[in-house]
Amino acid sequence: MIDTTQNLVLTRKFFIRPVLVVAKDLLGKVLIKKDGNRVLAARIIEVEAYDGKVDKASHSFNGKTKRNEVMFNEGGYFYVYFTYGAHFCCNVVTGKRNNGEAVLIRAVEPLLGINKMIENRFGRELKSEKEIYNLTSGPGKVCKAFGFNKEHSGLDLTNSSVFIVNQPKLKNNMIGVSKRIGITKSASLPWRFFEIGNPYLSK
DNA sequence: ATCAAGATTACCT
DNA sequence: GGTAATCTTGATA
Repeated sequence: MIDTTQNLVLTRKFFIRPVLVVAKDLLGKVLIKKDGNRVLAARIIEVEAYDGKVDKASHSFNGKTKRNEVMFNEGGYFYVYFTYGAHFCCNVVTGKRNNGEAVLIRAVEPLLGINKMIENRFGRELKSEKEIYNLTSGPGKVCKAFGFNKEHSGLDLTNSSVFIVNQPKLKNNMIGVSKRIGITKSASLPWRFFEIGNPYLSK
């Protein structure tokens, strides 16, 4: 069973490392959101790294703005942004202050509070068994299921109701690497990491 | 003040 | 597999 107490919460030290290292290490860890008594929890299974220094696709590449300022915090903060007029995407800031690095959470495997996630996402029951694989299989979907929005941007993941608990590292042969999805700049960088074979991956 | 682009999704064929 | 929907942000004037 997942320990949702603070005992195994990832600390600042975990996040203040290079973004590519943190991105890979986040696979298999469990993202938690506590709303009073309610707990939402899901395993992180797909991420992408964004590095403001060399990566033209990163929001932070052209320097700090009001929108992206959270990305310039030190590692361990939560960066949520709005895009395409409809969706939120959530990121974990990494590295040292002013680096402008973050890891986008692209897909998760639901563990706890699944009924609440279904309600948040669809506002109805599942239509079929396999629709569960469409619940959190994309960055916008993850935020919808968890109820993440602008309000959550800037939260400190080491000291708030949103946090990540430690789990054993995935074996290297379980980690897939590919180009990132849906970007046009710096598109060839192989900075997407995912758990091979997991049915909850984005399509 | 105006404009174009975007780290996506859902729905249609 | 293609595409419309939708609106915030940042850049330019």
